[in-house]
Amino acid sequence: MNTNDKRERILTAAIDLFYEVGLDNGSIADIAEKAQVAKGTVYLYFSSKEQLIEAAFWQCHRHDVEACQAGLDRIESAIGKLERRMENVVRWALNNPKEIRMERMYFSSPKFGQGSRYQQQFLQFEPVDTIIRQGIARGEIKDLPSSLLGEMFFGIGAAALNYVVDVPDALEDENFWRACRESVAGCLKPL
Amino acid sequence: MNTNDKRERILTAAIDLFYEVGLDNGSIADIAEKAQVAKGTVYLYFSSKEQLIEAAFWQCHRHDVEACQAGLDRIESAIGKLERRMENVVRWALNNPKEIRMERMYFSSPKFGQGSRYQQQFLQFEPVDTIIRQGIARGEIKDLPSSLLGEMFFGIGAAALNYVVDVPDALEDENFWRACRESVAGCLKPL
DNA sequence: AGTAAATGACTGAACGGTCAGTCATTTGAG
DNA sequence: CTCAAATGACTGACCGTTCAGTCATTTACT
Repeated sequence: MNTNDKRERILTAAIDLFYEVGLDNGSIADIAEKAQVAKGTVYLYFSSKEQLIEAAFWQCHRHDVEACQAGLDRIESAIGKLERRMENVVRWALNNPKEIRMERMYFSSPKFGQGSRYQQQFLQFEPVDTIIRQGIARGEIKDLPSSLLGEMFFGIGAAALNYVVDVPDALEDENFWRACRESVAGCLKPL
Repeated sequence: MNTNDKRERILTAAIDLFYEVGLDNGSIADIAEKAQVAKGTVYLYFSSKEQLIEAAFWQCHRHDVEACQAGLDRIESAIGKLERRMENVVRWALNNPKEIRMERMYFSSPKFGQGSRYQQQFLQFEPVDTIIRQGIARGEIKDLPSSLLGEMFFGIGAAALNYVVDVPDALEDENFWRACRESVAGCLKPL
């Protein structure tokens, strides 16, 4: 059992617990117990509860964004890339509800800066922004601020995700995927 | 100062405080102070902190949905109604950031049942569902589950809202509104 | 190889502080 | 005066954080 193993276990336990009771109700004692570690050990790896929450968020966000990138570079068109990215996020989220909830809770809480979403260092924005800008340059995507189109794209993704949580069978339903693709295209393609 | 006045002030103070510190970090003592009321008084109107949080959420949600309905009945087409509803929510949200945050925090927290979003008694779903079903019946909207299309519609709304928080000037920008309308149409209209 | 010394990861009891909820008392309207 | 509404001091539970002590492992010396 090396050092990284414990850090990992604490993070996992935290994400588990936060999923069940929310960001602020999970106590360090409970997290330590879940991680099979002493309370004090938590403070060897994280300087405060606040920092542990942050670390848990960033771990989830990193995993999420990583999973979303799968296979994108093998696709040529911008719209195609975005359609694929959407499929990635939906499939990943359904298998990782705890991490998604962690992201959403942190996102909507005042812990996260009031400032500009798009300009904040979220990992998700940059890659999508690049794809959209390329699409605009090639005339594949309408010429509007890429931050606006990016938000629309993420909005549709979140919506699709909300839907499959209720209707998991949608993953096998070609109509669902068609609706996703048509929505992305409908928002982004020039008229 | 009648009874309802105090209840109202407590709710408002709670929403204020939760905006600043999150759902679980606002203490009853702070809420009471903000409302210029004694701590004990809070418990005359709400049986527990949990119940106060719930009441605050529902108040915000009711206000939100009410504001979104403005002017809808004077519009004929389903798409037109939805475009107008989107404009309503964006304008309202920008003027009521505290209530929007309250909704989002409650929404993403485990306090809210894990169950089906769409089937839960959110007030927002039913009216939009009705509009979408009518649109489908008239051939104005593509024939897919209205719950899926409803999610897409709400997703675009949330996205537009996220954007205007960063770029409030967008409210005066015809391009922004055009993008909103085109996105709604792009998601919902039959090909 | 054998062993004593040094290390530092880990533990969990203890502390100071906070907070939800209670209830005996006060206030004030009729 | 009467009594319902309002108050705020109080309580007991809980929680984040600290830190003195433990012990398995590594180092270094003979």
